[in-house]
Amino acid sequence: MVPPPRVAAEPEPSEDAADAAAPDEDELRASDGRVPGRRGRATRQRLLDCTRAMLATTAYRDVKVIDIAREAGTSPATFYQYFADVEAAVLVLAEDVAREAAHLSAIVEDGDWDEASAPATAAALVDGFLRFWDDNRPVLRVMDLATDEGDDRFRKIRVGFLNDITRALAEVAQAAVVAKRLPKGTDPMATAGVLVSMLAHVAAHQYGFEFWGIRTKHLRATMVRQLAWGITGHLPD
Amino acid sequence: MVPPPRVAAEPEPSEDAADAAAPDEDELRASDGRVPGRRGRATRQRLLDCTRAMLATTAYRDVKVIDIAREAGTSPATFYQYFADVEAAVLVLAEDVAREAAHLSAIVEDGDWDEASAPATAAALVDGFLRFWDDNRPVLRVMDLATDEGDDRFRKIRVGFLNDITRALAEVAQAAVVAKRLPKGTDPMATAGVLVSMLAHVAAHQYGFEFWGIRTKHLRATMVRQLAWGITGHLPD
DNA sequence: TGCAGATCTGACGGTGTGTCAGATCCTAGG
DNA sequence: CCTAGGATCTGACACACCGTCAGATCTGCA
Repeated sequence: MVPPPRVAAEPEPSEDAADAAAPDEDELRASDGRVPGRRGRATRQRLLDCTRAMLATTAYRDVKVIDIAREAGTSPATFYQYFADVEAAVLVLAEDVAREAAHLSAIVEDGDWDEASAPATAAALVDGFLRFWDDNRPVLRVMDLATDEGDDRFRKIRVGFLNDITRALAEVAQAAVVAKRLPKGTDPMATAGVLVSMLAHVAAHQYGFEFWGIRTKHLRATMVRQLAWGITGHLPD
Repeated sequence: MVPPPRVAAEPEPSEDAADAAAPDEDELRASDGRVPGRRGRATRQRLLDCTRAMLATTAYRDVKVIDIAREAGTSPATFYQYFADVEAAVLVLAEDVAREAAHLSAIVEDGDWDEASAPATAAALVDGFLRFWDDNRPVLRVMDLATDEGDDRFRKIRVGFLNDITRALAEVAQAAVVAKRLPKGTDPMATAGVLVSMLAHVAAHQYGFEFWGIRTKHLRATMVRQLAWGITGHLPD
C-alpha cells in the first residue's frame, strides 16, 4: 500500500532537453530506477490510456494487468516496468484528473458572490461539477473507494483538489459571517466542506437520481439554491 | 454481472416448519438449486460474516474467495455452493444493511418539523446518518462503487433504502412549499434527494474532513443547519 | 557499421478461480 | 441402536492471472 521510495539517481540532462514534452514529470522512474526516454514514456502513456479505458468499461475488481497490457499491444512484464500494480497506474490517472480540476476553484475565485451575482456564480460551479464528474467518473469513483479504504496516497490527491475549491468557498462564507448574513458561530471551512460534499456526491450519483424520477433540471436548481444560500446567506429568489 | 435466475423448485415444507429462525429468507437456494437446511444456513452465515470482516480490513480489490473460505474454516468450493462470487456475497450484506436503515426514515416521519423542533429533528437525523455510516462503512462503500459502476442489483438496494428517507423528507419540503416558506418552483423530491446526498457523502467521508482540520462538531452543526433550512425554509438560529 | 544502453518479453513458479465427482456428515425411520 | 439416503463438504483439476527474472530486441549515435 505504501509507494516505493523513489531512488535518487543522477539526472540525464541531455535526454531532458531533447523532449520537454513532459510538463512536470521529470521525476519519472521505471521500476528499475532508470529515467525513461521517449519510447518508454510513450509506452507508459499508452498503458495509462488503456487503464483509463478499461476502468470505463470494467468493474474495478475485474481490471487485470494482463488485459491492460493486451489492449496496449504489449506484455504484462512491460506494465510492471512502469507500475507496481493496477492501483499505481490509477493513482497517476487520479493525479491527472486532480490537475484538471483547477478550473473549478477558478470559478469560485473569479466569480462574484454579491446578492445579484451569487445564483449565477453558484450555477456555474454546479455545472462545472456535473460536467467534471461526467468526464472523469471512472477514475473519480476509484479515487473515492481508495480514499474510503484508507489509502493515503489517494486521500492526499482527493483532499488536495477539493481543498482548493473548499478554501475558495470558505472565504466567501467567511465574508458572509462577517457581514452577519450567516449565524455567528458558523465555521466557514466546515460550511464550505459540507457544500463541496453535496456537490461531489450529487455529481457522482447524478444518474441515480434520474433513476427515481428527479429531472436533472430540478436537481441542478436545488444544488444552486442550497449552495448560494449556504455560502452567502442571501435568500434566493 | 446479471444475477443467476433462481431455479423454480418444489418447496420443502417439513424443513421450513422445523426452523423458522430465518425471517423472510425462505427463498434461499444453494448453487445446485436445493433449499439449505440448518447446517447449510449456518455455513452460509459464517461465510457472510467473514466476508464482512474481510471487507473491513482489506481493499475490495484484494478480497479473495480463498481468504474468506480459509477464515470461515471451510473450502472455496463451499463458498461457491452459496454465492456465485464475492460480489454476490456482498450483495446480501448490502440487503442486510439496507434493512437496518429503516430507523433513519422513522426519524424523519416521527419527528416534528415545525420551526421550534426542526433543528432537533434535523440533528437526530444527522447523528443517525453519521452513526449508520460508521457502523456499516465497508459494505456501504462497495455499494457505492458497484452502483456507480452501473450494477443495477446494487443500485436497486441503494435507491430503495435512500428512497424511504428521501420520500419522507420530500413530504416535509412539500409542506414548506405549500406554506410558501420555500420558493414556488421548488421540487420537493429533488430537494430531499440533494440533502440526502449531502448527508450520505459527508457521513461517508467524515474522517476526510478531520484530516484537513474541520472538527466533527462544526461539521455536524453545518449539516443540521443546511438540512433544516433546506427542507423547511425556516431560518435557523 | 557496431556498440551501449534502453526497452521489451518469454518463460516460470506461485496463487486464486470455478467445477466436478465423490467423500463425509446427519437424521429420520426401522 | 443401526442404516439408508439426502444434505453438506471437499480434494483435485484445468485454467487464468501475478510478478520476476534473464536474456532478446531495438535505437541512437560514435
